[in-house]
Amino acid sequence: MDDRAKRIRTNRPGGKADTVKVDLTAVVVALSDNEPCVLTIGQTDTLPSGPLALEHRSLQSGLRAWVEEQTGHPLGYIEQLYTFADRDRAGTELEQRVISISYLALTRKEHAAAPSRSCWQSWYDYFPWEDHRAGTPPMVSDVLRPRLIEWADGADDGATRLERRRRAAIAFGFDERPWNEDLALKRYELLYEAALVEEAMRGSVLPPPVRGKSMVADHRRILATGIARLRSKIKYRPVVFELMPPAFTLLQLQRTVEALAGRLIHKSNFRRLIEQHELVEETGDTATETGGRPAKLYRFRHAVLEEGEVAGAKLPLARG
Amino acid sequence: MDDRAKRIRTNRPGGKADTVKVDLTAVVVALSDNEPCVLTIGQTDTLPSGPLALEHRSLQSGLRAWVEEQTGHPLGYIEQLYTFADRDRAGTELEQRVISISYLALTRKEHAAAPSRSCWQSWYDYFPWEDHRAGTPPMVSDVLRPRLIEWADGADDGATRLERRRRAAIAFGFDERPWNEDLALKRYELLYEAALVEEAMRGSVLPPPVRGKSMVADHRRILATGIARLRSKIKYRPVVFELMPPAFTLLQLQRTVEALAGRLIHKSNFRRLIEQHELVEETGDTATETGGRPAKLYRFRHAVLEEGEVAGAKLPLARG
DNA sequence: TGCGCTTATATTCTCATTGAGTATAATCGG
DNA sequence: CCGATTATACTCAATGAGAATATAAGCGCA
Repeated sequence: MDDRAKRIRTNRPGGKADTVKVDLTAVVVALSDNEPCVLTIGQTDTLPSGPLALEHRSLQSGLRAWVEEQTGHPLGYIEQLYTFADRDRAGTELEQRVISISYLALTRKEHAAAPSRSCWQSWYDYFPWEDHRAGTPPMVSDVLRPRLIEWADGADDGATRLERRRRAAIAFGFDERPWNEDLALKRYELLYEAALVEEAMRGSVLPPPVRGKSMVADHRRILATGIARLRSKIKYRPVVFELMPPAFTLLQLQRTVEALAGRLIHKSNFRRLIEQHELVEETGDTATETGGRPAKLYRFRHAVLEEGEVAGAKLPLARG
Repeated sequence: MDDRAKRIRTNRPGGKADTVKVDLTAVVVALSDNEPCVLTIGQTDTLPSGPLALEHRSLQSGLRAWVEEQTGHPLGYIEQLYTFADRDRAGTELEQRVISISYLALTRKEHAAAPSRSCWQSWYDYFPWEDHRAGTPPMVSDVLRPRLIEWADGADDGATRLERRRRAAIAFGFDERPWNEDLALKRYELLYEAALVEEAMRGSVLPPPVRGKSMVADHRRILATGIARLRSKIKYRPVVFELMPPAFTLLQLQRTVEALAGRLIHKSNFRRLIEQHELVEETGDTATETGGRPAKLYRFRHAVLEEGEVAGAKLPLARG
């Protein structure tokens, strides 16, 4: 049966089995002082990445090897993000197709031995419109909204104009709509489509119309994919703990989630939820850091990882 | 900046940029008479698939081309599933690595013009333990449980034995644990690890210990990935409607979701939820099919797709 | 016609979860 | 010992989920 099927799948006209190069790209996330950071190579706004080679046993091991070689940082938790294969990806080289398999990795900065050529960058440097912890950033209504409306009104027919306005309103929470932090990727893609980010106007002499650092090739899009994935995942799986030190206070945990989500959380409800699901257990020690009453230290209960898909561990993200 | 980064990413020792072949594989799902079906090629237990070729503009278009050529079935909604690159995937051919990019597609059987070489197979033929609509299938406690316990007890040290037992109990809902339909992939991987499915014992002369048709290469694993993705996705995004005819009754809709989830739904709660979220609107007609009071016909409100990520559209799947 | 069968639709009643606000406890620096 | 600061505990209303029951509208057939 195996053989018959193989024949069927390969002996077909038009099936020139062209070869491609595979690029492995990593979005490595860690927290630094309540800022969500991504690992880049030096100051180049480039994510760690490299070609898949024969010596790599698997995609994951290839990725780990590249990240470790380029940044000196060993990886723990990783998860596949997406496989991109835009033909116009690397610009002009059309003779050889390159597909890019991206991964999300969660670690802690301390795990890095030497700073070496690596560099931690707050991801809000690349997406300043994504941080709503201190309220909606002024640029959303001052810059993005008018530019997006301008873009929408530039459409040929009225249906498209309405459609564009609606998409922008949903993605960015215009017109009394709620802000949805999970839509980070859609927002970036919308700005790209509206040619408001630098990547969409490569080759142009005009300055990028919207503030926010750009990245090499499609790396900012990959980063946006990672952010969106992480933001939605922390709501139903206890992955935040990959970013936490062995012992932490509940407030530290809350600040971490807030940093990732880019919005504030209701304190008591957050604590109630964490305790309800028995995600943590007390270490017995207390933290005496800042002024005020000392906080109990907790550690993650690794057992919960084996207790199934932690149903309904929804994090109570506060509303507007 | 683009150029500098490109140099950094490619001029590195050990970076032999080996080329690979890319295989595109589709899990095409449709409903037939309240059975969730997957599109296969003839009777070969093979998913539609083919190599990515230069003439394909993108991964998606390549996939569409292959599926249409092999089955005559045009695709509507598709979504990327996962990229596999097991070195031992295709068996023995180690000189050329093959990675497999898989997609999930949702359609309706009627869309196919001619039956041609395609064939719709109930996915429960491949995963008989996944259908809990008529209660937990006997094979779960009669076959799977003893075999998995046997496998667990075959481990060297006690810790691994406990760990295996726990994993099995979580995945299959042993020991009073609830059944979680979303874990379809974990269940298959567990059975594979325990060498209880045919794919895990290729080359052996022994018969497969667990009932359920196998598929070519790793296609059953890809199918399991698709099932798991679809089962979890119907809970927060209105993708079911891709599988529905233009007009349908609420009961038909419920039966469809039940078929996908492999478990029953509480009727009134289901209707309440659908109406609450305004996912559908009445067509004005009624269905006079079976005996009993005629049911109102509804159509999907496509507007909701543009109303953001349909927050909390959780489907009320009934408990034990 | 009307009775029973079947399916559709509406209503009600808990109980758990969620969002939000308020109160009390413990430490520190003066 | 006071007030600033942070931690932890408790309360309350609104909402949503699960489950059960009631009523409506067709059909077939005596």
